[in-house]
Amino acid sequence: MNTDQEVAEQLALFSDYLKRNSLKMTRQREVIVDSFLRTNGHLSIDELHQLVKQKDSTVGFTTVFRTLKALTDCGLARETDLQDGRTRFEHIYNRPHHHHIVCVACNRTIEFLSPELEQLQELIVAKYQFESVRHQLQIFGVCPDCQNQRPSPQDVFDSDAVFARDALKIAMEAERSGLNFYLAAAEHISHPSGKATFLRIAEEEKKHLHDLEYEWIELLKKDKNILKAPVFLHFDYESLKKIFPTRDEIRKRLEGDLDEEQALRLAMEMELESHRFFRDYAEKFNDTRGKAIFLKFAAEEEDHYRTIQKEYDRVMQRSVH
Amino acid sequence: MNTDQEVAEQLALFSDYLKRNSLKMTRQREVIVDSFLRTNGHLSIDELHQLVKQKDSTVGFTTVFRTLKALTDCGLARETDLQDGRTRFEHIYNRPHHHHIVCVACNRTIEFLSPELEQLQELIVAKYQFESVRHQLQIFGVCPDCQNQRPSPQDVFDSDAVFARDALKIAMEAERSGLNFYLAAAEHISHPSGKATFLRIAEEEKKHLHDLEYEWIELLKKDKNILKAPVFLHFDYESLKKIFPTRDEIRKRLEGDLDEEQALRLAMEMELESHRFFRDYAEKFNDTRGKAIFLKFAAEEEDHYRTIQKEYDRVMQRSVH
DNA sequence: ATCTGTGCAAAATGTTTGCACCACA
DNA sequence: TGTGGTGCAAACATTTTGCACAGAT
Repeated sequence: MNTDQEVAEQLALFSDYLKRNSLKMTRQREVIVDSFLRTNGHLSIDELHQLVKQKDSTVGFTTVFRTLKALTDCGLARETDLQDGRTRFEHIYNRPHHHHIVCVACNRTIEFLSPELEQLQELIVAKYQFESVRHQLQIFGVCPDCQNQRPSPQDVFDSDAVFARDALKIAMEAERSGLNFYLAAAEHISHPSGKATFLRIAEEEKKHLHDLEYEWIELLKKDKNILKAPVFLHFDYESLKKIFPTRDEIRKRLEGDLDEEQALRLAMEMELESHRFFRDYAEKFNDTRGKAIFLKFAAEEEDHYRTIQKEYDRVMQRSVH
Repeated sequence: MNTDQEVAEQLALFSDYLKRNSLKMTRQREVIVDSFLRTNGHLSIDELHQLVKQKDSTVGFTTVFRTLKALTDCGLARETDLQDGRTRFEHIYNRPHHHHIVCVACNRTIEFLSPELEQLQELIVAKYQFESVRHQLQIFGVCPDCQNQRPSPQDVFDSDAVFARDALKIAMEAERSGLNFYLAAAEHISHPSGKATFLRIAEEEKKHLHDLEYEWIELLKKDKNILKAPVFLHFDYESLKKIFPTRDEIRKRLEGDLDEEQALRLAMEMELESHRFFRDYAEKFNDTRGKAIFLKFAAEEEDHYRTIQKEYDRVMQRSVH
């Protein structure tokens, strides 16, 4: 659900759009846009009209139709095809691109995003030298509830909030992997100054993890049900293992009791790779809370990189003298 | 394009369907079905009606509509949504499942299949425990010709024939990799009996390759334009490298001048993996010429396996005595 | 002879437009 | 005060159905 603030923001954008095209803000448009922005899901013209009529019974179908076209035109809505014979509209402002899984029995709809799938799809289009404009994937099936003949209430979730939830989860997992690395590395290094450096960075990682956990709590406070929402962002957690060495790998790589210099170099490499990964990952998303989380995380990793680099330079200086 | 034989086959299926449901074959249905089966592409009701009227001007729109429903019902056609405001129908009998890339400028449509993408999609559905019924991916973009402002004639290809073309290409490539292996392996083995065995299998691979090349020529004879059709089946040629060792790998693995026993074991392993790969690969496809090609290829690999196994057993017997 | 098929016309559905009056800037 | 907005009704586009007559088995 959009917060009041988000509604206001989008309403302002709509006003701008009207002004730019010398159109007018009217009582009807206001109530229509407000109703649209405050309702999640995939509304048809008629459904939105019904909603609007509850607030102002004089508003006509045509006006709702024309307002939805305007909203689509100014980038606040998107037409979507769920194969039920009518055009449906969904929010797109600061909401992640996604696809749909639709239950053919109860019409429950699940939204999801899979960067892997997007990438594969982009590769295919590139092979044909098409300039991709848009694409949509719809999967029709029977949901678990309908398979078991026990229909359950169909919650509708805000995909941006769910995206943020999934992004936080991923960032926390990455943070934990990093923390794990520094603690293990500190243990395996006998050189006292090196050990201290790694423990200090581990402390920082811990702080970042706490920050993320705070955000997590805040997210849950805003919407207690968000944990019930199905996964939105399909992330390959295995890819974290490629960036952050596992405990076993750390043990192996530090077996020879690396000196401080080597350990720092390893850490730098890791932070840089992690920074790049999450920055590139974020690149692909619309402006969403999820994207912001990844970018912030990437920035922190870059920060770590600099910290370690400074330490590395210091160590190198020392060894020269 | 369907051949006369394929049209007859599908017409027979339609007749069966009619009988099963105590419906009648009529002059109109015959001409409608015939027109549909002999036209490629994505026809709307109206387009097919126009086509039919050329042969029999008395046939009405409603009959075309109802006949298309019947064709869909008996599995010879599929409704498809290309977002142009009308339902379009395409052939599905013995045609591979596929998705569409549509040019928003000239409406040119490219059909493609990517097993990787299908697999990814299946994984996602499985996570939500949905029972998948069907899915469709549409990519809208601007085709290369429209990007360059020079619209060119839009050939419509038979996706089954193009699938067969791509399948043959893949099978030939795999065959070449196998041949390559046996020749290289024979070179690296000094034991005369082992060398002979490998050369003999290489000869067999060559023969299979010739068979495939013959099929290739036949395919081209049937439709000389087929090479102009865009890629339909997106195959990851890299995966062949995982099955068949590259020249470098062969060199490395045979560096120590393997004895006959070890080389035979390596070959058996390879043939078995290749057999499994292509059998599983074929599993995923509808009954199409492409599927048949992969299955035949897989069967040949299994044959090789047995041949080599026999040789292996012989060698082992010999060494026991 | 019977029962389904056909074509027409009409209905249904969902979207879009023309137009006379209304009201925002 | 005038330009754009609104609601109604009507037009449109496409799909679907009712029905009386035609035709297949």
